[in-house]
Amino acid sequence: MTRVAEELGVSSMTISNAYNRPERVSESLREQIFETAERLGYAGPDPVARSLRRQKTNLAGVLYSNPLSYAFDDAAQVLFLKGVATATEEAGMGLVLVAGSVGSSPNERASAVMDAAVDGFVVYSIADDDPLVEAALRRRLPTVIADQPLLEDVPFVGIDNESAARGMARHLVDLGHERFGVVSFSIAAADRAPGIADSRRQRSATLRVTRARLAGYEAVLEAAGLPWKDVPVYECFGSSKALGREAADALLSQDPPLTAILALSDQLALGVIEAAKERGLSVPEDLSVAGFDDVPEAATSRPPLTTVHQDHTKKGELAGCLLVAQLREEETEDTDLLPARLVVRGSTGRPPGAS
Amino acid sequence: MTRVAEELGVSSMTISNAYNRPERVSESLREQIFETAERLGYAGPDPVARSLRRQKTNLAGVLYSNPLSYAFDDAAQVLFLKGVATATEEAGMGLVLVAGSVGSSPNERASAVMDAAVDGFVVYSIADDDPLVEAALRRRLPTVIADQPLLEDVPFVGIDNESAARGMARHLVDLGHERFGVVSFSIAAADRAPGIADSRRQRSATLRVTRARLAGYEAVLEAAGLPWKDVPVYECFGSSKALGREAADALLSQDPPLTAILALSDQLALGVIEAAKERGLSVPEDLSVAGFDDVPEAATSRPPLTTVHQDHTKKGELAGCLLVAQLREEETEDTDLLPARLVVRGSTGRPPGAS
DNA sequence: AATTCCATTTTTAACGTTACATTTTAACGT
DNA sequence: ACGTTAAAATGTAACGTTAAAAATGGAATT
Repeated sequence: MTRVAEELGVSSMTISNAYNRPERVSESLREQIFETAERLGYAGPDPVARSLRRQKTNLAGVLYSNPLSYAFDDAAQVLFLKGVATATEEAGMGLVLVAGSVGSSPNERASAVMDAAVDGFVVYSIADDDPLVEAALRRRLPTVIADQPLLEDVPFVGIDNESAARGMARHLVDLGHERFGVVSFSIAAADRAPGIADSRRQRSATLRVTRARLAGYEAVLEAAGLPWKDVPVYECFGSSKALGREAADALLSQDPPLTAILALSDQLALGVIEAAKERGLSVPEDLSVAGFDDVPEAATSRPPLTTVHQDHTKKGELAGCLLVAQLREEETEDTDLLPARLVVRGSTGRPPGAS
Repeated sequence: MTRVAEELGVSSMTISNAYNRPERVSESLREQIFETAERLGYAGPDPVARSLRRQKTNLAGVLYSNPLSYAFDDAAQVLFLKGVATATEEAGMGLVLVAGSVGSSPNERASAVMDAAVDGFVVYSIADDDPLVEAALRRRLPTVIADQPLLEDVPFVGIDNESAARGMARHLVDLGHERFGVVSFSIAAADRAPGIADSRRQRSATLRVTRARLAGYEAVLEAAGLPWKDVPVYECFGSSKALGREAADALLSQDPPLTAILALSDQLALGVIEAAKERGLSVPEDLSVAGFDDVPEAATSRPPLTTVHQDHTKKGELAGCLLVAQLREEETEDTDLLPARLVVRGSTGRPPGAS
């Protein structure tokens, strides 16, 4: 900018005004400025310097604890991001994707957060004890948390996972099922191999969503006289069809055979169904399978998936709006629980042998 | 930072060193600094100021000409973004999503580009004459273009659309089809209602991908003695199932009826199939439908879709890598054509009445 | 002719860092 | 005590912008 100012013998403020408040600069001079800028290869005010001066970047950060590529594998996460994008775009803000997974040491992980040039964060589904969250909070920027963790005084968006899980368990209990298995995604940090999670592992859960859903299943099964300690919970580290198949392979060898598998996500459930089919089991005649999330594919898969519906896009949009509201220093609710509801489709039915 | 320095009676450089080159500051002082920082609520060096000083942001921008939410609707675009994310993450960079669609005037649209605090751009599938591209180039930042436009001296990643389209057309001609229809996405800016695009419209195409695919179809059909001017090309502004159905409704009223519909994307093709089914036509017995892109759903839809496969994730990853390479001032190829191949599945077959 | 007014332009002073060069301090051997 | 060396800390000067207030100059008003 200085070059343009000197070339024309005007002050740098005039250049700034020409770009930011055109009406304050006479038309002839303004045109001259743009022309000279073009000639000198000046592309307009530097956004970084402007951000420093104005003390705002106009950027919202979405914080993930896993590599970004994981986020694009799961339809539910993509829909969430779409919602956030809608909200921030409407507010004229850009969107930065921040992944805290680069290094493995707490410090390295946190550095992604420390280095993010943003006005605020949307924290997406991170473990209670993950240093990323602490790092984000330490920046003292407006922050909204989606799904987990649930913290005092930090705006939150999510569903009542425990209640939704109870609804699903009740549905299967009502159908008459008695031998259950669960396919879970991460219960806590991946410091062990995937496999059956004993009650000790379950009690040490740091992922609140996982904890809540398992607690919901447990409450209903126990109430129906089915001891939770007899229900195998297979823990996968991630949420994909491939992992669901792996879990199913382990669970379907149980004897006597399970009649119902509760999966903590649709992706896992779809994988279970594939594995079951390969073993010659038909769903839901031989085995009922339930999912969670209601991704678009759940409605078109064969059989279509019984699952818990939640509006991921709206959740993202709400998170984005809450962040924008905070940036505008508007007062907001601290906790927004979105509705979730059981969607019964074709993947669940009466257990084999029932009338 | 100044506050921390004053509190401890040290210089600001010492604070800076404590964070950036810990080994240069004595351990005791370093600890004192972190402790005081914590107490005073100083969260470490401000990324914006650092970016200004270092003259780099460590951020890559992905430039879209449509609202971001559109990008999340199309699996092909999500996969592309996943690829870009993988590459930038590996290089330790963050990712900014930049949408140029906020205002409608060229200046307003360009402002999103002018205001993006990034080290470089990945331009994703934008019209030849869109001011966004010009704006991005004017910033003189390293830039990679994916799909379109194809510009001199700007690194490019994409497929040979014309050749891929020829392959698809040839497949259907070889099956014996003679009455074709085309469902296209945007040919040029949406300055008119969707509908049949006459040859004048087709000649004024500003979207190079559309132009190339149509040209590929035309070449093969003409060579087979089927005059292109008799082939109805329905132009949709966007790429979704809903738009595909709309197009099908128009095309399937033709008399004599078409036996094959070439869609420029899988989404459009899937919509066409839905509409055809609703009319009681069976695919491929009564009507062959072809897509383009090979999104995951193409393999599982019923019938599975004959389409052109391209690796969107790899395309994104390559774009990201090229950008990173430019930022490191490494030499790169200017044009990377990725392979594409015809994938014949169940949605195409011999025309009705053929042996 | 003096006064007021307005549009236009300038001055000044940060915003929070860090590269580079330099100075201070501590530690050591003779 | 003295010079030598390495370690630790500092001073200076940008990076490119803009908020706020002040200055300029000419036209309109009295």
